[in-house]
Amino acid sequence: MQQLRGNLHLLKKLNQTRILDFIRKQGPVSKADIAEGIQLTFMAVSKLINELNEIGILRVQGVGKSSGGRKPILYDLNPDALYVIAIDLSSEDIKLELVNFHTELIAQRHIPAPPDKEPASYIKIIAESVRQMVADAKIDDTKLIGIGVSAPGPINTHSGEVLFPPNLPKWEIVPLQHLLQEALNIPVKVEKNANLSALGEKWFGVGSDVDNIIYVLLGDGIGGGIIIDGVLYKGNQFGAGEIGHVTIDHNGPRCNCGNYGCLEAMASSIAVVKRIQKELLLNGGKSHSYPANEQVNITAVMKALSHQDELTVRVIEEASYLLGIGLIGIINSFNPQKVIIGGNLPQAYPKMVEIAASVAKTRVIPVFRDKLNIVPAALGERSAIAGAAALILEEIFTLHLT
Amino acid sequence: MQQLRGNLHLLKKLNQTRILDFIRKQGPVSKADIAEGIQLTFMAVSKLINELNEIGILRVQGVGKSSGGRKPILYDLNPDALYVIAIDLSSEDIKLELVNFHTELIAQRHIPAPPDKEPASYIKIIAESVRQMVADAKIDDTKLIGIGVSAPGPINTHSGEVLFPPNLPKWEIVPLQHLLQEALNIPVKVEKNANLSALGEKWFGVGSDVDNIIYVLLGDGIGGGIIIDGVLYKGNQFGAGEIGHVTIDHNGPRCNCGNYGCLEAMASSIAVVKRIQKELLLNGGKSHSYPANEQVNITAVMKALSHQDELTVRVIEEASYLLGIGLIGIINSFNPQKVIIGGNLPQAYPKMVEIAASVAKTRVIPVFRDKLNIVPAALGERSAIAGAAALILEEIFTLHLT
DNA sequence: AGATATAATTCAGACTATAATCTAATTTAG
DNA sequence: CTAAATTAGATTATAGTCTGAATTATATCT
Repeated sequence: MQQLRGNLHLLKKLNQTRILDFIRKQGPVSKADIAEGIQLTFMAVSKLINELNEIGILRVQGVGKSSGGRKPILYDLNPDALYVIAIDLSSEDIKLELVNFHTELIAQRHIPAPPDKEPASYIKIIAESVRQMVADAKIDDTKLIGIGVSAPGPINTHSGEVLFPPNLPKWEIVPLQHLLQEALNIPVKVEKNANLSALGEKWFGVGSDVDNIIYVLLGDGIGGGIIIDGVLYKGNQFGAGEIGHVTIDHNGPRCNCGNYGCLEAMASSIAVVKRIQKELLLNGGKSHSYPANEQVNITAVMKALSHQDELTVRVIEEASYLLGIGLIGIINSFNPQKVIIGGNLPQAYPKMVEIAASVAKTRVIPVFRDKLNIVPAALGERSAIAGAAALILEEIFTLHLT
Repeated sequence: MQQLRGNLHLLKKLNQTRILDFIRKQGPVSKADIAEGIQLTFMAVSKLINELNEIGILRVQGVGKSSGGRKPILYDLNPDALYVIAIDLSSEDIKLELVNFHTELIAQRHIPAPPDKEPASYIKIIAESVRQMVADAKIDDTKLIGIGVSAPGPINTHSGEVLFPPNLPKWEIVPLQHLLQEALNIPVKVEKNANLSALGEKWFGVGSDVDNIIYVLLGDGIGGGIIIDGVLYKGNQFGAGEIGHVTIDHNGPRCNCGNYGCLEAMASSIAVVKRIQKELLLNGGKSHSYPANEQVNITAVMKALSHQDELTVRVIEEASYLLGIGLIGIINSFNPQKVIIGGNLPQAYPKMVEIAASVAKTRVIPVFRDKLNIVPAALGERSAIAGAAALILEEIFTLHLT
């Protein structure tokens, strides 16, 4: 392949991606619509469309209504033109999805994580499952353009290495991209789950109408993904988005990261669990929702929450308040169009987002108040895997000049 | 003029700007150097260079050393090709600079702000001074390509309006860009001072070697400018960078913004002054450095600081600590390559940056620690006006595809 | 002095977007 | 029902940009 230069190839590629992205967003459209929509001459569009149609990337999707002239021929992405595999792996399980060019789900698998949690075992299981899934779906495997992988961070996106993920102690430096690429012979891209959740919501969820997004992933820890001008912002060492580690009380409790009073140490689901444990101890361990002989963990908390256990609700609402406090600084610094909040806790208890939003709304810089938009994630647990698919599809629909 | 489209003009413009930017950064270079440097064919470069040379944008700057072949002809930006005016206006004064294409200072003026502080008076004074300055410098005024203006925020960069700046109560909605453009008939761009300080340090100061920068302006308030991938990030409502309003103590003192425990309420120079006032009262107002009959203001504090007054030093060092705390969250969220700290207080007391840096360094996520880079601003009070010049020069040296 | 290396020029060619003109199909006015 | 107007699309010629090979110019190295 040639190197990326400021040449005619680039120009063509630019216009191609602009056309494809326009079609993706607008559905079946005519050449004239496209020319109008992306400000290119009709002829340039016509030529490119004909080419894309001949290759099979596009297909004719009937004719549209005339508004006083020849009926327009409508073009659409050919769903069978390309396929993408998305993978979401965690310490507990592995999720796989096969997605077509229309971003429709063709097949999916859920597999428990290998008991030994060794990287090699993960790779083996993934490779097998992918091969099976592709075979079962009877896909022409030359049409598989890539695999997007969501993994627990930190990740060096450039080298495709996962670096000492806290939840997978046996993983040290794992060249995940390289290993999967070798095993399956398909291009692989790896990105951390919080970032891909953000990307997923941008492509398929509540972020589709905006370009500057902060995604907050409130799980065991609190992570985040930042999208600026429609593009993931990764930061200097691929570490951007660690919004769990903003200080909201510099005299607060110690956090795993070494700092004191981090948002994560006070409002993550682990912090909530700890808090409940502590209060139970103070109360002498008496509670209907938390039998003395059972462990207090996130599952138990979720269960108690479903019964609206008073203690649980109170602790979570306190966490919601603190989340709101943490968001203030982030909103004032970034001035995003939308803040999207996902993760197990807010999903189980939607009021969490409401509370955080109302706290943030009363305390954020007045000018930002009116247009402040704090919303729950739309895709739930699928955000990350949807983002993994988007990570690959992005290559076709957007051109990054760098 | 034609509309901007993904066409050949765009391609040419792209390569032109890449070439000019390369020359700006690398100094006198040969065509071969450029071709190598920006990954374009020698021929494409040769043609563009010849063109730019003929128009007078470039000039031949002698010949270089041969490394075993024909001596290269070295090209350089022609300093006399273009001129830019930069303006920095505040409630106290107006600074003007005339800068050539080499970003060398040709002329400058300092004028006190008009006593009535009315927008119209500002415009009148500025217009007159600019005309004078240009006339005195004997510049061909067709070569003046634009005026960059640094003003107190908030500013709608798009419309060029300054919106209710706190320090200029008589200014409500002032269409500064429009007014100056009318008065002087030269393209004008307006941007808030913190953002331009960031841009100034990126172009001419300590930020020149990096692309992801947080600039902290610690003055009466605490503002900031964010540069991502070399480009100013403005946020949704042009409000990004209000890093003075991150919460570092959610039970802290009330801030002007309505929130509690903002960094600005605890570490800005106003906060420092207030704190000193308070402590003096508690001590019965006795102090060598703060005579009872004089007002305690920032000037007095600076003076006391120069005598290393104990109370003053202590309060400022506390503020430095809090600044460090505030930076933690920002660094963990953005993972910038460099944090640049400017403003009157850190400039007067460089140890402030050291203290903040060391606090942040011990508390930031361990992975970020090694490459953490917190440095004082290099341009001092000139950051903003330098940025104002860069704001205009940017149009020539970078191409924004949007 | 001759071989080799580097820089720049010349000229022909490939590719992309544009512009003007034409064909086809359909609606709308009368 | 017919003709004019409208819209979509095709054809052809053209201009502009980058590319590539061959050539010229100039230095260094042996």
